[in-house]
Amino acid sequence: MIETAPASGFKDPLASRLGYLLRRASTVMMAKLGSELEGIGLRPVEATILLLIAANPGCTQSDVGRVLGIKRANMVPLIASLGVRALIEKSRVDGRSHALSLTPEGEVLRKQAEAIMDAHEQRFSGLLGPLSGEHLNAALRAIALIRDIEPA
Amino acid sequence: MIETAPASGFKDPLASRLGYLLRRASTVMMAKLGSELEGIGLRPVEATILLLIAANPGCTQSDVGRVLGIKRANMVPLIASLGVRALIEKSRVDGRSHALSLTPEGEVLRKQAEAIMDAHEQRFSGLLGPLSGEHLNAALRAIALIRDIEPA
DNA sequence: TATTGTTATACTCTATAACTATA
DNA sequence: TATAGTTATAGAGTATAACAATA
Repeated sequence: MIETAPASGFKDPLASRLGYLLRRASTVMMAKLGSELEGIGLRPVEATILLLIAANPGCTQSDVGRVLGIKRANMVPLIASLGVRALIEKSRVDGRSHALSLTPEGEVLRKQAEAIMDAHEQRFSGLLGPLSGEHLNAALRAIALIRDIEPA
Repeated sequence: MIETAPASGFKDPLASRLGYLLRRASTVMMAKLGSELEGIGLRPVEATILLLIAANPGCTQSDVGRVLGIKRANMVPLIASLGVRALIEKSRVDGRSHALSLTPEGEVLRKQAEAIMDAHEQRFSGLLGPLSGEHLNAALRAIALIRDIEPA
């Protein structure tokens, strides 16, 4: 992502900013997870969808989108692709909505994805030492759950 | 970003994952910063470039790109736009590179951007309480600085 | 040979608007 | 009137390849 190291002595006034560090750290972890999931032919978003459907069998694609922060319109090609690959099944429950569930093949891939994601988490958590774990999770959750914060 | 709250009782097996929380938290902070910087006509990436040039007068656009993780090719329209708005100046030092610096107008806007970013940081740090500050920064920096981590 | 700046281009992610069919 | 799914489309952000000028 970065072509070469910056010239030494270069000042980075962003290096101490929470928002900037969150963005950079998230990019590093996502890029690494993406390359690890390539081996089983899934992108991170597809793996998270499989995990979510497994945890909530019978949910709709709108449910999934709401939890992951993905718009209904953008869920369509994601669900279609997982369906074409026979990893998920849709069954009509309503004239307008489908109940989603994993196929046996989807369950196999979900297990593999979960193992890769567990190892991925553990590797990064290990690098953080005592700072990781519930303290860090709680701090990030506090930010991630913010819907609105009063203006400056 | 999220249309409505997810159905209560919905399980989110991602909610405890560090990588997922980093991504969501970063999105929330970036979206908020973006809306706050709109008032002075800057995007977050443009504000960070102004801060970086101010801290390193005479640097090149390739230097800026290396520090921020932006490819040379993608720096071109960013620098061009800041130049057209007379916020930065280029002076040839080399047949092939330009030394960048802020114009007086650019310095005015940089000060405004920095004030907005300071308030933004403070507001989010305040929500995190004792978890924020150097401990959290160090943890995130440890992740953000990873270039390569041994494969699983 | 390597680097700076540049153009052109493509791919992903995200966003809105509008439509249908259902409830 | 509101919701689920869909289509089309537009805008960011990011990626590569290739080139000219220069070191």
